[in-house]
Amino acid sequence: MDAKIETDPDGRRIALDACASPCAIERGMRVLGGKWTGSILWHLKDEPVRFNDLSRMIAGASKKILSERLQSLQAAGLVSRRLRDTKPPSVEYALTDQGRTALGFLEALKDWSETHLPQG
Amino acid sequence: MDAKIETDPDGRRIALDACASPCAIERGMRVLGGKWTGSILWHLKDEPVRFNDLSRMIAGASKKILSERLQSLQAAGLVSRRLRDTKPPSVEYALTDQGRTALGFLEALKDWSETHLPQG
DNA sequence: GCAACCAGTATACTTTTTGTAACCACTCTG
DNA sequence: CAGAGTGGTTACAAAAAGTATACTGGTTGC
Repeated sequence: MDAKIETDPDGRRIALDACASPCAIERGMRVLGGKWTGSILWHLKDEPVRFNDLSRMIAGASKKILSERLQSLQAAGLVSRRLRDTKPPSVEYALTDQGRTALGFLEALKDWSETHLPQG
Repeated sequence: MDAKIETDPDGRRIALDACASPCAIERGMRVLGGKWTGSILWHLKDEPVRFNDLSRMIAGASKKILSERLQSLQAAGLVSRRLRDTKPPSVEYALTDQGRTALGFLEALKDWSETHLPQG
């Protein structure tokens, strides 16, 4: 993580602790940084939401994307899926406790965007 | 941002405040969420770093990506570029005050990844 | 019967992003 | 002179992400 550049005995510059494999920030980005991923988690923050409702809320994302993202979020343990025995069977997606831990980070991102990015 | 689903007089479900255009979280992700973007900012947090040193630190990213990211980060006002009159002319990249404001968010991401993501 | 809604999946296609490799012009060192 | 360092750019290939459309199979309502 804290890579440093030093000069070796031959005068060549080399990197210590280089980030060859993705470090924490990269790994986090690959879980939370996909297009729409943050929005999905954010829309689940208050209560469980059904698939098509989510699709309506995040109008810019297609069902395919939504489906893909929800699957990888489930795989990461951030979101849970529950089939409900309603008249037309419905599916509810909700944040797990794990998923809830990411909200702080999302809030930080949201605040930052709103204060430091144009066109809020 | 806080989209809600309601049922209209005809029994159809509609979304209020839908996220058609990218909301704050999406917009933030598009600035900070690119592959390697977070790592670049993170490696600049302590002191200015030269282009090739950065390339050595973030061994997984090619010069092309580095160059692209640094340009868009400059365009966003998060990073500054300074040509130094050294024996072999060198270029230093540094965080601007603007860029420094993103560090809190990156730290949140880093902490989250380290505690909630396997293979730290 | 016809249509709409549910939660997706399938297919096909286009666009964007990412990565690889070589190269530029220049300076310094051995 | 050859090789390595400086900070990139260019051309190209590969992979990921996205879009659009249609379809399943069951239920409900007109």
